[in-house]
Amino acid sequence: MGVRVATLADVARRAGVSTATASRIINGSSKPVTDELRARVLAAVAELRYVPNAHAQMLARSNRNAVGVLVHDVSDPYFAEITRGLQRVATAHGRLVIICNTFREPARELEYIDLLHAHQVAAIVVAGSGYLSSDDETELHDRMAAFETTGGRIAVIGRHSHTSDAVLPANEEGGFLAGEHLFELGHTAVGVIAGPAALTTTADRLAGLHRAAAAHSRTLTVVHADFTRDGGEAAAAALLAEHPELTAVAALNDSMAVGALAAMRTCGRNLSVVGFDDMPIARDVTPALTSVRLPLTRLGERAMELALTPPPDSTPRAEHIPAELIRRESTWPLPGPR
Amino acid sequence: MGVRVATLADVARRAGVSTATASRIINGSSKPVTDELRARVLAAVAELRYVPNAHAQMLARSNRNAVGVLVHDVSDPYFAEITRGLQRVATAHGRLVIICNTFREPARELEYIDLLHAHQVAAIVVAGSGYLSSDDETELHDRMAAFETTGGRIAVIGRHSHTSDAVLPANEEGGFLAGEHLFELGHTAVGVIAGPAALTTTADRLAGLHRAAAAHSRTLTVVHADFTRDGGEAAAAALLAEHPELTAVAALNDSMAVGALAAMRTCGRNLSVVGFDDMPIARDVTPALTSVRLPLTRLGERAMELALTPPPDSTPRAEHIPAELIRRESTWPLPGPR
DNA sequence: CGGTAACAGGAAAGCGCTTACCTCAAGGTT
DNA sequence: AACCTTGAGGTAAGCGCTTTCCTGTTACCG
Repeated sequence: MGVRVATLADVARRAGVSTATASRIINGSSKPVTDELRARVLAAVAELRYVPNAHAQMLARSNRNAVGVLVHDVSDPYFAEITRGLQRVATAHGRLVIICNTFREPARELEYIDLLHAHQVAAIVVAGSGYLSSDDETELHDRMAAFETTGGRIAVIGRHSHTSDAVLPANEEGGFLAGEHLFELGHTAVGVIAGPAALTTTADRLAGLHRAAAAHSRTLTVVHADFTRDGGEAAAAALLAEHPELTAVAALNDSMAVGALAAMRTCGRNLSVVGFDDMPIARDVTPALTSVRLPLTRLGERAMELALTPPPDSTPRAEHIPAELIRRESTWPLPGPR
Repeated sequence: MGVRVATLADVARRAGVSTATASRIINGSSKPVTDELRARVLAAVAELRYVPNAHAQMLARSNRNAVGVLVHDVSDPYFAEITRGLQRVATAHGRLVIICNTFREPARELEYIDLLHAHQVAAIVVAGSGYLSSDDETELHDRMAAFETTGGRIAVIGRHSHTSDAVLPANEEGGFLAGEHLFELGHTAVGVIAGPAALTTTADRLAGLHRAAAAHSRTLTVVHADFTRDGGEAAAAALLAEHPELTAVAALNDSMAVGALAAMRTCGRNLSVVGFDDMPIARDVTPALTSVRLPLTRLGERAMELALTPPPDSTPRAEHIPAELIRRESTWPLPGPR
């Protein structure tokens, strides 16, 4: 374990130059240097397999090169899409991306903000909806404010903020679109498989659905699940069992919609289903899922762009990303399926 | 931009103590300190919103706390699963995970190895199959060796290595399983939708398939795609058009299998399909996909465990993860579908 | 031919933190 | 009473790198 790592000083010694010269050559500084020395230094670097210590560089230069990303769970396809967008533009800007999984635990979120802060990242992108509990939110805002005080930039996806730039998917409008679609098809008894009640995404999408229902003088039968496929299946099974009158259900994300499809197959019922997010899987299930599309990759890209671009003035920017209904085969007019 | 960040010295000054004391209190060192001072320092920390500079800490302590992960693409469900496993155990060990997307470009892989090396990560996990071009591989081994020389640990997933610990999914056996399954069902004309020819995963799975074919004195019609759903669909369409005699196809991953299903639907044909990896989507498509399961999350977990555990001796460990055939509805005996 | 501008390279001062070592007092020992 | 612990805190030496300022050469000028 007591391995000596080659340092700049080693390289310099070996090449018979000062560390200053070695550093300049290695970093391709503008200072002119003879080819002779350059060659010697480069040779020493190769021989010693020298790799500069990034921490020491950060410290000496005190510039920030990485960006941090907070997501609920990268392996969740929803966040995977967003992350893809984030990565794309971060890499294009030559930034290293540090991804932190919060697993929907506010405490972990706070912890990671500090950790990224400590690592002097240039910016933090917070993806995933906020929490309705204002305790957690204010604590979070506090931490984010502290980070911004040090010159760090923050962009949030899907939660409002009056201090940081935000990219806001049209969750409410999307919910409305989904509801409107079902009611226009003539459905009157509509069930909803919602996400965790504490998340703003759930609240927003639900609000849109309720607005559509109100416009048609209907009410909704809402049941809460956890945004996972299996959770959706269980919730759908319960919903179908207790409410035989339902003819359509809206799931607040595609994973749960897929679960609902499975539940329907199991109990031999056939309701219209509308999903949310239009994830890749939507077109590959049977029936192909009608879904409210949110351009997730774009969401990620825009957020990272905002995070990496200093704001024109000090007022935070907010960018709305519209939702769009993608009609497929899982929804049909009321009188008789198919 | 010229923001002054609070430093330890600021905290110390404000609390009227030396930086040594402040440091000890903040890090909960074992040195005893009066409650009086402790309170003053903690108060100063809170007031100044002090967050220690992680780079300076790394430098001073010269201990490594992060681990790096190289994957082709986190948003690919295959790697998302693996990454989930990696994250789980890394987090359990209190390690920060830095994820790097190589997008299947060997050059980027090299670059990232150096970058992680520079960041003094404790370990690097390389996920994703290797390349058959030995140029890239030797260069890569070089870089990895350099990293290991400095005391860093490396674990690779899915590629052989005689220098580092490796976790090896049973790709060849899996291919054999898939082939055996189809031939036992009586299929004689079997097509294969393979991945990029340059990847060892492709080569290994294909080898297993060929072994099964040979055992039954059959040959395979192989076409190469890119492991994506759309690539699989296109490849399948071409394959079906050119080879009307085929009655079954093996896709070297589930994404392409799903694409193949779509292609079949489009051109109204109905062959048996076997996929690979048993990703979550497999059970939700119609017909539910028969697939060779590789416990991806486990793969990730074991790799991270190896990476975080110093090897008992200096000989690299290799761990095999068995494959298992999951029979569903997409494969049936030859005489007549369904 | 003295003077100076341009060049090549080195010395050393940090960057923010940790920690080995030292100091000073107060209490305990014979 | 002289001596030694022990406790509580400070001093300062780095960790590996960048960069400002300096120094010693050489080349060019009038």
